[in-house]
Amino acid sequence: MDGKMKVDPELTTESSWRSGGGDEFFFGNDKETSILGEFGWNFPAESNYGFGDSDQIDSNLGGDSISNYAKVSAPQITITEQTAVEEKVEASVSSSSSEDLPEKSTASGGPSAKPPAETASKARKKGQKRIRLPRFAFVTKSEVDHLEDGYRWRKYGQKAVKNSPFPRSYYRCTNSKCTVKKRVERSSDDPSVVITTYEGQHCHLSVAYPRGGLISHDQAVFASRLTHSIHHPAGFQYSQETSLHVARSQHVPAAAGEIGESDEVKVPISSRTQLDQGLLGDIVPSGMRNV
DNA sequence: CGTATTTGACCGGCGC
DNA sequence: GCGCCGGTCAAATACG
Repeated sequence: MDGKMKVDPELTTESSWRSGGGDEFFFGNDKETSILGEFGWNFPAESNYGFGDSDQIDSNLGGDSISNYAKVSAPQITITEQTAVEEKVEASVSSSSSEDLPEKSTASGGPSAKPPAETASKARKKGQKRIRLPRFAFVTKSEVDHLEDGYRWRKYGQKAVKNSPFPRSYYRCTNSKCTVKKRVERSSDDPSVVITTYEGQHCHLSVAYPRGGLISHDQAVFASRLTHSIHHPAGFQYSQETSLHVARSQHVPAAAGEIGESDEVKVPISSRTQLDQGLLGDIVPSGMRNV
């Protein structure tokens, strides 16, 4: 669709970011970075991360492995986490039926046969409000909208975003049992910046591209690491030179009773320097290194 | 032919 | 109470 925006050589994701409507702030000390840990996000000390530091990432893809992965024009990724008060996710599966309950689909009354539509769709809202799962937003400088992350996604919707010329796409993990969803949109401020928001946690190992071999071994390993050792909500990929900061609009303890809507953590990967400084090292679980 | 994407309508929450 | 807007559904369509 709108895949060809001009790539701005230098964007300040940090300053342009605006979502969840919060003020954000970046920080790099242990305390703050630990936030990521709270949600299972951790990053290896090596900038090469799962791919680069891997044994033979390029052995089969050549130096292009990364570019194939995602044409990240610049090493900059931001992770935004948005937690919400899950009102009794008495089953992020059943309650959030809208996520992927096959049965409801038929009853929810399609646009064509719009019956009372009071069935499934209604039941959902009736019982409990929309359930918000933890969300993580990656702000990535990329030419492509859809970044490979080791999982298979099926697009289920697209909407025009207010105040933005770029549409937002909605994807759902193709795994029938997985309720993870993600939104992909471009920053209205910086067309070259792609904002990918993951919601939920994969209940399966990534990789598994059914039709086989679309992702490299390293990607698989990487994704596996994430899913495995840290229970992160979704996979994602890095460019070879990445580092990160951690920021969040208002990571207030639940006690504040205010985090309800959006408590988010942003982790802009801006320069390798920070990596070298050990910023990441602090939040990298040992398990990360050996999967 | 099976699967993925497109696209307009529908639904619900929220602000005014 | 109303309108706006984000999010989702599902039929139609495209694609391999």
